[in-house]
Amino acid sequence: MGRAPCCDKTNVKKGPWSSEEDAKLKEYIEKYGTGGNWIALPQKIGLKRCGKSCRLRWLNYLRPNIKHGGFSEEEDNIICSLYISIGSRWSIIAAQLPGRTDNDIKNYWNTRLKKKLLGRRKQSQANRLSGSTQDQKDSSGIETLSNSAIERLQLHMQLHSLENPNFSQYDHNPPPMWPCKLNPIQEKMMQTLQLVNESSNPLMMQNFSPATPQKVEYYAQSSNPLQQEFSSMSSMMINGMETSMGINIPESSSLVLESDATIQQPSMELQQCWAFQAEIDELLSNKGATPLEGQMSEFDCFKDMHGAKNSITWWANEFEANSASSNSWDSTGIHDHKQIDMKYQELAQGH
DNA sequence: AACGATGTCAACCGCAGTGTG
DNA sequence: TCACACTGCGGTTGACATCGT
Repeated sequence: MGRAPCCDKTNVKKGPWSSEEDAKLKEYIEKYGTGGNWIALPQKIGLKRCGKSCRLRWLNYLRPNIKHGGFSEEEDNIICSLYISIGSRWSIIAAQLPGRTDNDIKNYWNTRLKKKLLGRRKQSQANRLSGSTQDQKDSSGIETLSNSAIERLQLHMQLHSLENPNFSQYDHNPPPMWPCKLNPIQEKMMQTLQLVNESSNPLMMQNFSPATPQKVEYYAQSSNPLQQEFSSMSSMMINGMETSMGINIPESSSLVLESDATIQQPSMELQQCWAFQAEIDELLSNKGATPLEGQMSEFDCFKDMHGAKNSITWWANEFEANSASSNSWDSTGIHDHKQIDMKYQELAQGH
């Protein structure tokens, strides 16, 4: 037996909203608010709509101060930085962009931003991969991972290979890239990860050294989304670097933090992952090495990003500024660091 | 001008989380 | 503690617009 439907589907109108419906909904909510009950709202107004549909219409279209289209470069930058850092948490990203809805940002990312970054790259990647065997491709396991994680990895790797087109020459001895800076979300994730380790399973804390691929596997099977995410990214980084970038990582290696590991003493592989992020920040801030000619145009949209400011401090400052002054309407958005912190604490606690 | 391909975006769907009795 | 109602979120769909041939 399934869950009861939220409304009588047979007696509910679907599809585009008429201006009359919009006017009714807007007028009522401006007068009386939602009354804390979206489900009952359409009956009160006399709309043949599902309560969820009313909510969506209000949040994404009718509420005051909504901006549509015309994303600025700064907004692009924020979206990209946050997407790379936290993935498709559109509501969190939207909370940092006053007047933007999660739906808008999601659409914008899926239809434009992502293509700008990944679109033409696919062809060149395909060309490169054509040199390797199908078995190698299949064994990467990439197709089993979430699209979001794949895209984020591709962004990492793409930007990395732009800066180091002959990366494979490093082979077993990649150049030292530590220390690098972490953005606040990454720092939070690493701190939280330690909390996860400490709180989720006592067995995991007993013998954390050496870190093993089994732990990555353990995380993959975990119900904790943060652990799953970390597992995905770990596997992706290892497989991705091996298969696409021509470097080999010993089987015994893992990206899992060891119990006594600190932010100051991560593994080489972990350092590389963080270094990727640092490189992205450098590229976004236009301080990195000049990409190859002909590839530049792919990133024209980002070359002047206001990440020109030191992106890390920018990121932190911007976060604070937006938190303090955000006029974004939302009863659901996350407005400040504390709430971000809480969000990650929730993740860490496996809620 | 016609038609298919592609892009855009509003809206829907289903699931997970939360509140409440 | 449990069941149910409701909310919020992210992924997906489909209608419409635009572009290319």
